Amino acid sequence: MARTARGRATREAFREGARRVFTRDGYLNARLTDIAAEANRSPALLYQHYDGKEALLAELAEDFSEQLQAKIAEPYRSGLDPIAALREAIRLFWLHYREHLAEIIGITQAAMIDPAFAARWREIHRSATELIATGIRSAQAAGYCPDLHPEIAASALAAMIEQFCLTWQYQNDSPEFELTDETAVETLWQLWGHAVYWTDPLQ
Amino acid sequence: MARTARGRATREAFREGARRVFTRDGYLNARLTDIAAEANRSPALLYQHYDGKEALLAELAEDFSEQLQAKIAEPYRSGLDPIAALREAIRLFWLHYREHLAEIIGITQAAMIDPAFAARWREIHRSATELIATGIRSAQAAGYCPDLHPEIAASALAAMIEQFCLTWQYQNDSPEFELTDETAVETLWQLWGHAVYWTDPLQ
Amino acid sequence: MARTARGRATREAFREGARRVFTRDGYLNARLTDIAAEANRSPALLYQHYDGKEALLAELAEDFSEQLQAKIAEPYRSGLDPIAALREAIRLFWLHYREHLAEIIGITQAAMIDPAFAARWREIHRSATELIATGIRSAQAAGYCPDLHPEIAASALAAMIEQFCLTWQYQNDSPEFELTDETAVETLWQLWGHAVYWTDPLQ
Amino acid sequence: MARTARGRATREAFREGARRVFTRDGYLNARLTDIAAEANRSPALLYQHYDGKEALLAELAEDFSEQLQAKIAEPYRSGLDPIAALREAIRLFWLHYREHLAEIIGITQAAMIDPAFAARWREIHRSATELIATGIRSAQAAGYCPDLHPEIAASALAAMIEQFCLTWQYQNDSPEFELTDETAVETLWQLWGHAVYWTDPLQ
DNA sequence: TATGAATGAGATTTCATTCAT
DNA sequence: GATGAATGAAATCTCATTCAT
Repeated sequence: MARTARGRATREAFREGARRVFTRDGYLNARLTDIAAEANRSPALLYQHYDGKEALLAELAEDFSEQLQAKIAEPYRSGLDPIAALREAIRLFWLHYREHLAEIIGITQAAMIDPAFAARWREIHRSATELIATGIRSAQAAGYCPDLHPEIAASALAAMIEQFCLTWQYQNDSPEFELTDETAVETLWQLWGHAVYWTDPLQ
Repeated sequence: MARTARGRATREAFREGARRVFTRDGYLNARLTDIAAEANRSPALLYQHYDGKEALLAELAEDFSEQLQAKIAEPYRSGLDPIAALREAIRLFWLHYREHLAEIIGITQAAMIDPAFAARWREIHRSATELIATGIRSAQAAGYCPDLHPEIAASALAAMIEQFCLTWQYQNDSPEFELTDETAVETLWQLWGHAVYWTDPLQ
Repeated sequence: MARTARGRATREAFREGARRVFTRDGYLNARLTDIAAEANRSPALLYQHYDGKEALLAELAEDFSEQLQAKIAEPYRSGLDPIAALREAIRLFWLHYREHLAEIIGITQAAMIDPAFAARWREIHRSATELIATGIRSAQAAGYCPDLHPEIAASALAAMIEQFCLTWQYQNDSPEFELTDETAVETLWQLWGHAVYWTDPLQ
Repeated sequence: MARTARGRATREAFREGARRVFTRDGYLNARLTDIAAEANRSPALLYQHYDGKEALLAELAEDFSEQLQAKIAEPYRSGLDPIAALREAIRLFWLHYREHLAEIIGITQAAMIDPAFAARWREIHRSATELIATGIRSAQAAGYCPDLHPEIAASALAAMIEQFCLTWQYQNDSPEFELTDETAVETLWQLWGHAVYWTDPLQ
């Protein structure tokens, strides 16, 4: 499959078709035939490249999370101080989400009805959360946020950033004010940074 | 329908059946006949009480959010200081979510495929977020978290608590450590509290 | 059944309810529950008086055709000359149809889906047609319309009057001109009279 | 769909299947699966060609009335005198009805339950009636049938011929005498002709 | 590689009809 | 005599998926 140039073009057409349809209608409302139509190919052909809608999404999802992980890790490797690196990571996350809404919608929705997909996704999620937990542990080593459970706090922060990005970037049809990239990133950064970099627990 | 005791019992049986099925299979995977079977009633009878699966969920959802709003508002009215009230509100939220997983799952999933439902839900959501924004404005009046945009920050905090509760309470089938109520609430509270009650912005 | 005054009132309520619903929605679109609702009675009760929607219609239909036959026969018995009697019969037919639209709609529609009902109706119809055929035979005895097959011609004239009345009295929602009783009867009479009272066949 | 020979054959199979089922069971009693079975195809496939039973009938009905109009108009264009043309038109009408019983049954029955279909049908009907009215006006110009309202008389004559054809050609399961084409046409012609070509009104 | 045609498996929904009180 | 509650049986319709070319 996809040995020839034409084959590769078709494969790419299906990926792009799927991304357009997922963004427009959501993954669950997307019919295989819609995707094929959007790709200007026949539904039957899709089965010669993928096992179905779900397999196509799985491929998109893998690429998506690989790229995301790579992007997020970068700032921490480049010698920035932790707080500056956090801001940059948040910025990259926000931008990556906007560019890959289709994948996020697909992943979120597929996980809701398909336990196997949900399991795979949780696994990916866990490793992403682990990154955040590591950051918290570093902060704790420097005396910040004592007693915070790193994994649990990490999952809360992950929940915040993911859901915030989704809320503001998807089907946010009646926004009374326009949310700029700058404000979004700044807000998340201030919340996250202060949520972690403190020394005296609330009583 | 539901003018006699028997009718009311049936209505309640459908509600409970739906809640069980939603929790077990999810809303989208739930078939009307599953709900009826779970309620020990015939599918046809369900239509004499509700317009369908969606209408049944809508009723559950309205009750759910009404009750939640009432619970959350309580601590702030009872004279606690804001930080203590916040902790109590988080605790009530966490517990309400656990008791009403079915509704949350249903709402989340229905909003994914049904724009009308999503719209209604966003509206409820907005009013909940407004409560949080009010809390942030009070904090700002006391000199905390200057420059934070109240509505936007509120939506991030709402995202955090909702998604965190959902993650840990639904289909969290392989938890390497048990998360106690105490730890969950404490973690959310410390994060949220410090995210808001600070005076010097990160630079 | 219907021994008491209350029982008789209920029976009458069902008849009137059915007539209203048949006129409004047609017999085929009428649900038993609509009829019951219109009669302010429960559907279950209808079964204690009739075997169902069809049996109720059958009763209405019998009354309807009995009355019609009686009315139509009258002018011929009262010593009018045949042509004047024809006019009067047409007039009575036209008026009876208007007063009993419900029955006509019901009969027409029921005959379309129920062979047993259709058979019964054809029988009634045949005896009505026989009346017309008798009129034609009398005309032939007086030298008119030689060679016309009485039964066949009668069925054509019956078709004309019935269908004409139905067309103009039922769901005739966009009439560019108002059709008065006078014009309707006059038109049918002139057509029918000349169709029968002639001596030279067309060549 | 229907871009290949196979597709076109299937489409035709559905049309023929529908016509057989409509004639046998009537339109209202016809289930979609009956039509599919009669066409040796699956019900699902029917939906790839038509929106449903109703749409299939609509297509048949359009073809039916187009062809009928063309046939009826022909005699009047070919230079026959009006009375001879009338006879030929009646003959063609009678034969067309026999060949297309399925369509007539379908149209009649669909119009009974579906207001939209009924409206469309009334429109076609009106234009057919208009043809007859034109004939009446010509006759009046030649001094015949003064004072007859052309449209109203036309609708009566249309009612006669349609209902007569339907009565004798559909479900006429117990005819004591066989009705030949010749007799049917002759009877209608004599009635219609004399109904119009007279000079002295009945008094 | 590509496609038009075809199908099977279900889920929803509607109603007449019966049951229990 | 009367009713609210309950059900069974069917028909429609939608899709993912496969077949034949």
